[in-house]
Amino acid sequence: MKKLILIDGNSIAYRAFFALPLLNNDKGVYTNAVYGFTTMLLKIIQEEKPSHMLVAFDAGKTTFRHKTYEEYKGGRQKTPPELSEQFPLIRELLDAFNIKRFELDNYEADDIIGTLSKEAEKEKWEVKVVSGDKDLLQLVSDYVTVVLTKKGITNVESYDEALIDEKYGIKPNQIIDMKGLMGDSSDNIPGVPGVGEKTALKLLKQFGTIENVLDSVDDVSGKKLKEKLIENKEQALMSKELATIFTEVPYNLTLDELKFGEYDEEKVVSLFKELEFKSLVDQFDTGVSAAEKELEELSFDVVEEVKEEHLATPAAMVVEVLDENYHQADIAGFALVHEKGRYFIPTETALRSDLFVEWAKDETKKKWLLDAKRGVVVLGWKDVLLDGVDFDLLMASYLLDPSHSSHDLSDIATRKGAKSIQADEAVYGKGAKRKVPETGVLAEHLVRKANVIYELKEQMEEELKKNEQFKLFKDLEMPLSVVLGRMETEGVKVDIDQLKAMGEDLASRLAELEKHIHEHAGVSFNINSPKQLGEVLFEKLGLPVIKKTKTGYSTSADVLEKLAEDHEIIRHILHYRQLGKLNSTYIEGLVKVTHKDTSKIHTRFNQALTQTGRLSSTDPNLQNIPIRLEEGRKIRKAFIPSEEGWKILAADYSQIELRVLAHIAQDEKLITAFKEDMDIHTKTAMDVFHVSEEDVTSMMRRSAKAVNFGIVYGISDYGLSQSLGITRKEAAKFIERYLASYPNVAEYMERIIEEARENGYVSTLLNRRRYLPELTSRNFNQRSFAERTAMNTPIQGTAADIIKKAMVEMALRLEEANLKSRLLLQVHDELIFEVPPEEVDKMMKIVPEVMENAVELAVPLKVDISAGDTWYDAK
DNA sequence: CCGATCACGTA
DNA sequence: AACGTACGTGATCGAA
Repeated sequence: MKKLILIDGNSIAYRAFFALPLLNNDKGVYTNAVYGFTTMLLKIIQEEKPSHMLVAFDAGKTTFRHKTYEEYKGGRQKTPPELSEQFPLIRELLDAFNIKRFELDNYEADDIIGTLSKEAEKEKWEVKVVSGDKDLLQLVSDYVTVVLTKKGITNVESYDEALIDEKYGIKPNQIIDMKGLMGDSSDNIPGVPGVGEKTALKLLKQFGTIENVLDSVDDVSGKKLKEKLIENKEQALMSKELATIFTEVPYNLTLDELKFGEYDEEKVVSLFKELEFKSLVDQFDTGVSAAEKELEELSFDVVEEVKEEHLATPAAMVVEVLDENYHQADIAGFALVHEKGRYFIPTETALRSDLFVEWAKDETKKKWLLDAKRGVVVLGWKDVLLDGVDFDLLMASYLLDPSHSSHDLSDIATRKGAKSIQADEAVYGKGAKRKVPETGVLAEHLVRKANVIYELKEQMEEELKKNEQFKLFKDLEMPLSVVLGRMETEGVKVDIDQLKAMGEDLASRLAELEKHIHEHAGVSFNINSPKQLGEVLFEKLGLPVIKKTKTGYSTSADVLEKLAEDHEIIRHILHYRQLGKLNSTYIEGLVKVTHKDTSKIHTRFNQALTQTGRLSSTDPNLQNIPIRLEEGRKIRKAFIPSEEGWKILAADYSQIELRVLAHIAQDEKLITAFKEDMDIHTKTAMDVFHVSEEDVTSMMRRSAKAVNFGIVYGISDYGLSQSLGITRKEAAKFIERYLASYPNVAEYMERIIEEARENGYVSTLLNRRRYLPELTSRNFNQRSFAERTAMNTPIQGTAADIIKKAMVEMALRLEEANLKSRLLLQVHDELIFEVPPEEVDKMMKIVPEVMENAVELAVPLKVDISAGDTWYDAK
């Protein structure tokens, strides 16, 4: 027997929205209604196992009922935008499930449902109507059941004729009479004033219909009621009409078209992932589809000896390394997929084959990878200089949307609708349990990965082109990954003995400080534990609590500084913290990762992580080596050239972010200031405080500097007040004066937010993108954050674009000029090289030239450069 | 053996 | 009501 489920889409979405807290995914898109809708849908499918389904939605604002009664549904709250924005997602969800959805101008979802339920009834189908609206009870019949939500979303009650009789003592077709009499405030149906459910039901039991009531109004008991009925006769009849579901909606569907059955599980899972419905993803991923995935066959060969035929190009290539840190790591195996076939090549087979090695090194043989830098570095350690990398799926995915937290191949595959594959974690295990699986499993997994890369290349490039990001991808990020790979492999030489000596010095000073602190406190405790420290300071010593964290007292440096006058112990704690940080993070940390034989450190630059386009550095992080305080700065003395007599050369952009701001905002005053190479903070102070250069005090300059920082970060009065230690009001006044002095900057800030709201994203000079869905959030904090991000990202991102371009250009120049100098590190706005003595003069010219001319802006770019025997001395 | 939290280093 | 942008690492703590 056929079973049709008709769902009132709007009603269920509303119910779900109000029943659940406002969830959102990591992009800030609200998803609670979608989630509730989904659980409801899944429950229905599971329990009812329908053969046919349809979800009806209300179409426009006005319906035929408004002709009868203009005020119909008047006074209703506007749909909250947090809900409106979820309707497209619900539609997407239904499409993924291959469930028909329907809406029609001039009619409500009720009418569509009514019409189709009558239609199905004629065919003797079993019909279930799902809604939160009691009006629909009028459709109940021998064939039609109405399922109403009770509480929450999945708590429901099924109404058949018997239950309606039990609850109301009337027949389904009398529901409209009931509504006519009592009205419905949510639809703004007036009914008869003074008549509620009780009276309405009493009347209907006696008379059957409104018409009969009115005809026999004399028989109605109660004088008042009688008067009301007579007085509101027309209104009662009209109310009944409004409550009556119209069952002859013109529709162009056949019942057969509502068939429900097969749908694309991968599409569903992919959508769930996007929405971050983790529990549902698990339910689906490990359930049916995973089993089916296993069955989907993919043929491939295991190569025993590499031959020409295995090396056709272009080829998708997998160089598998299980360690997250790929330096000097073992290769688990290779996979190649190209026109001629799919191959797994065991590591030894590949590396001992001259044919393979030559092919890898051949620039003209095009290779497509996921994470090209990883491949380049890993093979580099085996003295195989991988070349001809023509496509990097990781970079493509990152550029298209940097916000995705994972650019794991299985995630990309799911997002982009490619053949799904198992996640690495599922194949290899995680954490301590991670290991190379048996060869058969490994081979198949690698081939599948290569296959997905092969499958996605064209599509990803198309998407990049559509976004006008192809040049950024191909001419900047791809070449940069090779440059970075070389930097990582080269590594930075460290004077390990010096590090250790500094460590010993620190250790003894720390022991001394610890003793003092314990004496002052009167107890021995772990100073490194904020919890214990808090107890000592705020309970035992009774110092005033300045700030709390969600777990207890805050003992952060800015809090402690405020307490410095109150107790001698504070000074010691701050000093202990400072030295402790240096010792554990920078001495012990660096010693741990310095290679025994070479005394070199090989960081990894993550090129596909930050939301702004900057690089990051891990294992170790060489982008946060101390410099501000002399004590910490000395760490840099341990960073030395890798060859005798060479120098370390450091070149940094001066005020690159403010220059970028001047360019983007096209602010004449700022542009002129930079053209004249003025001290920008002094200049800002002059403009904000309306004084001449001589009259700028150091206090004024300090304030101006903080405002300039604030502007770049996306200013807020609160943030500025914190950094300057002034009130919010004063900070707000500062900002106001700044923006008045630089009207184009003010205009930029407004424009960029406006633009971002319209486009959904902001862009940098070289078309890097960042999506900001939270800009429309109703949550003040989320929205404010998105607004600051919209202001900051084009600035920080453009600065990142510029230095990346300089790096690629610099690598080219070094090669062309046959120089031995090597680029070692990048720290956001500076480049660190090691340089043989005879090249120092040349490099002092070339580096600034390349960096300053990386792009052409409305302002000049300025680079400061210096050389020394260590990183410390290159200042 | 992990994940969360705090604190703190850089641009 | 709670907040300046972008990161990574180490220590602690409480749970698996």
